[in-house]
Formats: sequence, structure tokens, C-alpha cells
Amino acid sequence: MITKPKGTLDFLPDDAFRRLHVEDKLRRVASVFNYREIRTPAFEKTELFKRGIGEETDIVSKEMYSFDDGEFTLKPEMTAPVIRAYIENSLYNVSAVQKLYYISNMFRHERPQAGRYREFSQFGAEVIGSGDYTADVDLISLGTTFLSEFGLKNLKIKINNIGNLAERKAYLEDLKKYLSDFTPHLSSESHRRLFTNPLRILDSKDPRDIEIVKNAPVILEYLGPENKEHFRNVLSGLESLGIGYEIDHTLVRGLDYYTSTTFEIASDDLGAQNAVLGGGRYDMLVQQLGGKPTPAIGFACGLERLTLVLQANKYDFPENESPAIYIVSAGDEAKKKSLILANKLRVNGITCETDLLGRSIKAQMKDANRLNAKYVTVIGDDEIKTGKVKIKRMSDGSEQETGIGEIKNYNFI
RNA sequence: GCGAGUAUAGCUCAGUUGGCAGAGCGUCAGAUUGUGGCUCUGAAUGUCACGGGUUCGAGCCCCGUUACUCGCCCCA
Repeated sequence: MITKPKGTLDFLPDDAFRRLHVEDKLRRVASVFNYREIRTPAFEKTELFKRGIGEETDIVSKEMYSFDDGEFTLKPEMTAPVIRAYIENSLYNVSAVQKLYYISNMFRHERPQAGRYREFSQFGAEVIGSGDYTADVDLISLGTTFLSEFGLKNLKIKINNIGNLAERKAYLEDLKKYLSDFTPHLSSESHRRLFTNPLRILDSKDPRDIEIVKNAPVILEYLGPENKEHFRNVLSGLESLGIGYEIDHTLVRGLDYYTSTTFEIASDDLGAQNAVLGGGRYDMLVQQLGGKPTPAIGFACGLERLTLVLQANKYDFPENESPAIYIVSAGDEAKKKSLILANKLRVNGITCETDLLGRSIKAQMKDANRLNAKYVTVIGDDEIKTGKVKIKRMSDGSEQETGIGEIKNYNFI
């Protein structure tokens, strides 16, 4: 048996129907917020991700699906491609601020785990061209609005500001200095991080690290007046919209391009991978990818994780659509007739089904019941002769007579 | 890359001290001629993940392999 590749998912009809429902809802909310959809290729030049995400990040250094001698890579995230498209198509000339969203699958060669797959889907949004605090609030509010559209509880919004490059550099020096006093007591993972990514020690799950980090210097105190005010404004903006949050100075994000505001929405209903949505400001990225200096902010939301949270919350997904009418046929003549009738109904936009196995009437009735068809009509020699059929309502078994040609005008309620 | 757990029907899972391969759900068929749901009867579907070993005898015990799941790392 040939099986699906590790870390991928089959969406069987019920799954696909639910995913479509989620996507519909996301699109509606995004559209109310006036974000417009953008789609980019499934793969990009590898160079884009190296320069955008950072050569030293795990994503780029060991998780990318690259091919053609490494020239191209299946996209592991969407921010870099969106910014590439923004620059390449001069979207800054279309309007000063671009509010974009995407729903797309991406690829990372990681060890699969609960809520983490090698092919996964994200809903994400980006506001490009504004460094104002209102852009942060607009974007975060989009994220919280669609999550609350799903009636989700047990969600925590954590927010932080990791400063600009200069601020962060000063902070990192002090952080390293502080941590070096505790080096022997840090976890072995954090020993490594001391050199690779000291910020990450802040959100370590090791109890020893957590204890040490408690008294570590706090990034917010290293912010300059401008960033400090920006952060204050973002917070009060969120408050004015009634969005609850929690300042978390250990919230650092793994991709190199983040600056200033970072935020994350996590759920207690998930396992280890508990972040449903995460993002932040990336004011240097456009420039870094060859555009003019342009501030921007964005987030990404993992749809598989969102689905897990919805299931944990017993979210009430809509019922699968069912046929308006099932045409039961008895006999060869009726079989042909039912095909013609079905086609006529379908071109008139009426969902209908017929038997494709030449089954007994009883079996066809069972099939209609299983498909939850609202109505059933039986066509046999008599009906063909008289041109009249009975339409049976499945919910109560009541029947009405009508002409075969009139079925398409029937009111299927 | 590192660690732990699991593997029996389409699905969810039983399977006792090693002794004929099972249940529920689902699927299909039937219960007086052309009418569903409820009920009843019956049927099909298995390389017990794979390979070796121990044993008169292995789904069960031992070794190896693979796959899946969960965790570390990282991230959505």
C-alpha cells in the first residue's frame, strides 16, 4: 500500500467541508476589515527565504523543502513571499497602506506532532506601509474578532515589544551578562541557546531556566521613547476596543525579521504547540528584501491548530448539504428517464441524486435516507405512462402529486 | 537530531495463565409483488504492521525493523 507522506493530511469530504466553512468565515471577517486576499506561488527562489527569514533560523537551516539544486523552495511561511510580491508589483504605488490576507498551505520538514504537520495551512494578514499604532490595533483586532466569531474561550492574548535593532542589541548584551552568572545552573538546551539565540532562553519550559529568568533584565526597559510610546498606544488602543491582553516580556518570536510589537494568542485546549496565532511588527523586512524602508505588521494563524481548538470547544459545524430530491427508479426505462430528469433539475440549480448501482427500490430509499434527501420521487412504468409522479417529503412521509415536467418548479422546503 | 508510547475488520476497540480470530458501529442483503428511519435475521471484509526467535502450539513471550502517535527542539 502506498501511504501519504509523513506529516501530511487527507481531508476526507467531511473534513474538507468543515475546512471550507472555516475559510468562508475567515474570508468574511477579513473582508469586513477591508483586507484583500493575495495569492503567491507554492514555491519561491530559496534566496527569498534565506534573506527574509534569516539564514540561522531553524526553518531555513534545516526545515526547507528545496529542489532544482537548491534554487527553489516550497514556501515555509508567507510573509516573505507577500513582501516580495508587494515590492515586485510596486503595491506601494497603488495605495500608501496595503492590508492583505492569505489562506495557504506551507511546508516545513519537521518532526510531526500534535498540531504540527509538514504540510500545513495558515490564515494570515499583513498591514504594509504604516508604522502607526493604529495599524497594530487594526491587525490584532482582526485576529481576535475572527477567533471570537468561532465562540472560542480559554484564549490568552500575550503581547510584548522586543525593540528595534539597537535597543535589542543593548538588551541582549545585558541579558547575556546576567545569564552568564548562572551558566552552570541553566539547562543544557539553554547553554546552547546562550550562543545561538539567547532571547529564546526567556521562554524556556525548563523549571531551572524559568527560575533564573524571573530576575532577568526586561526588554521593555530598554526601549527608546518612541517605541515606548508606540507600545503604550497599542495597549490603550486594545483596551479601548475591549480586547484583554497580558504583557509577557518573555514573548520573543523565532523569526529574525520581527521588531517592536510581538503578540501571540494561545489556547489551553492544545498540547505542546499551544499558539493558535502569532505575529508581530517587521519594520526592516521590506528594506531587507530590496524595497524602500517600509514599516509593516502581520500575523499567521495555523488552521490545523484552530481546528483542534474548535473540536475541543465542541464547535457546532454546519451540517453537510443534502440533496433536495432523490430520484428512485424502477426498471430500465425509468433508469434512463431518471438520468434525464436529474440533469434537468441540476441545470435548474436543484441538488439531486439518483441510484448508480441499479439497486432495489428499498435500497434506493435507504440511500436517500442516508443522504438525508429532503424529498424522494419514484419513477416506474406507471409514472412514465401517466407523466405524473408523487413527491414524498422524507421528514413526515407526506406525498404530493405533480407532473414530471413540473418537478423543477416544485418548492423544496 | 534526541526521548517515550502504540500497532488486531472500513472506524472505535476487546482478546484472560500462550490453546479454533472477536464485539459495537458502519457497509451489503433479506423480513408477501413499487417506498426510508425503528426492530429482527443473515453476509462480506483480517498477512493480528513486517522479519526472525522461544514453544507441541504465539495476536499474547523475546530480539530486530518499519509506520504512526506524543514530547524535546523549533514554530502557526
